[in-house]
Amino acid sequence: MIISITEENYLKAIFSATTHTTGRVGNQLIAEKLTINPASVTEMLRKLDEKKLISYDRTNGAKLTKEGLKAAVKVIRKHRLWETFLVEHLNFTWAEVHEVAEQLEHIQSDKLLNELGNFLGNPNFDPHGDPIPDGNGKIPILKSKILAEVEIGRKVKVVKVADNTASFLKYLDKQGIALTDTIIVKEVQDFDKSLLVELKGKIELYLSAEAAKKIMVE
Amino acid sequence: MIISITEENYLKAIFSATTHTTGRVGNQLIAEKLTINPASVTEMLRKLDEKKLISYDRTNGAKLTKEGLKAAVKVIRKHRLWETFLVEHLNFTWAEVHEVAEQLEHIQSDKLLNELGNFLGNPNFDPHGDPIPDGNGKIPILKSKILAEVEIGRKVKVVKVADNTASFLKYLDKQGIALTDTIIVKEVQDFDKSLLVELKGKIELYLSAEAAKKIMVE
DNA sequence: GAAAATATTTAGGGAATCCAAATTTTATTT
DNA sequence: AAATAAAATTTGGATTCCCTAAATATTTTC
Repeated sequence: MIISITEENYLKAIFSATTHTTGRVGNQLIAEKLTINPASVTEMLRKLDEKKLISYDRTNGAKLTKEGLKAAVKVIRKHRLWETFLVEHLNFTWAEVHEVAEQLEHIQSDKLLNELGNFLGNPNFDPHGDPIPDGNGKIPILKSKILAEVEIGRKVKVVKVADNTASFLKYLDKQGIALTDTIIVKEVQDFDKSLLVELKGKIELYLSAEAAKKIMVE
Repeated sequence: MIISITEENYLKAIFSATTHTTGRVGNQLIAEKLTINPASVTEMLRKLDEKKLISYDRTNGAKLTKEGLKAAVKVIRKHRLWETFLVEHLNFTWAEVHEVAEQLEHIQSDKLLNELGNFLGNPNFDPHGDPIPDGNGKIPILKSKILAEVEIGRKVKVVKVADNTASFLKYLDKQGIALTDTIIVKEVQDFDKSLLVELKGKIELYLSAEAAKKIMVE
């Protein structure tokens, strides 16, 4: 079956909207994720339903079918493999990869996908710590929690960022925080919940509560 | 300026049509290259003219402007770099790369283009022996002639194929002919102009006149 | 230079997406 | 349950390409 780029983007949006909140998504949320007008969503959802990529029900919203899930996961695999490629081999920073990967994820070639995976050693996580589905659609699980919930004195490792926007990632770069770095929470400020942390066993720095919610550790 | 994928394909078609025959191309030929209806071409040529990517004149046809040429050459650079990448790093054969490169050539990212070039060592020729324009749009020149015109007894080297279709390339694979192989023409059959050649100093084989016109040597 | 052949343009449509505004449906409050 | 708020849908356009068929131009041939 042919799935257009636009359709792939809808599937991705539905996937990411339903991945945490088990259940269904409404038009509104999909429109937001794709930054398009809710009016445009109805037509497409109906079409995806006809193609059996989602099941759609006006009252409860949309949900991926088995086949739709498979297609969505494949696009995500492509996206994350390309991000890995860009960072590991083409000197991109983690703040630069998203835009380009959004384009590369739509290239259609099973051989390309396969070979790219092999070339990279079929990694399990991308440069942001997001899990990369394998060729069968199985998604590695990373048990992690947000830095904001770590007890004082506990030594943890940064394994993922929960916000892939360039502005947040550049902020982390500026603070010198990267995946695999170790962090120990030294203090929590009562009034604003900001943290004083020790980074990589040497530097001490303050992180806002917002930042601490977007840094995932293990 | 934003140039759509369709527009890029038109520019490429015009480039390849005018590259040998200095001058202008008509709608007919462009339509053929893009396998679309000639009637569809008019509108687009007018649009490209408005965007100053071509100069268009109903009687004489289309010709790339300086800016249009630059855009076309950039797409070709991307196409050929990707082909090189696929063959050198992802185990693609020269018969398999074209289709995928047709997609990859439209990815928009100057950094990607640059870094890909560096990653590959900024090669001058792609897996088919076609010249890869450099970052400034300069196209390496390869002096070569068709095998059919080589004198008997002369030792030459295969440097390019003049037909990138999978069927021809697979035929060459079957015959064991690849770029950089040495060839000596032993005999020319009078009645059909087919050649008896010595390949890589060992094998002797017959090549049809058609094949000999599509193998470029130096 | 007129007829024939070839190339281009026009006219009328269609498919895929998108939007804004109006309307309808559903959910929430009182 | 009626009123209000929120969400989804419909309507009427727009855009970008592409198509077919018919009308025009242009070029070639006799």
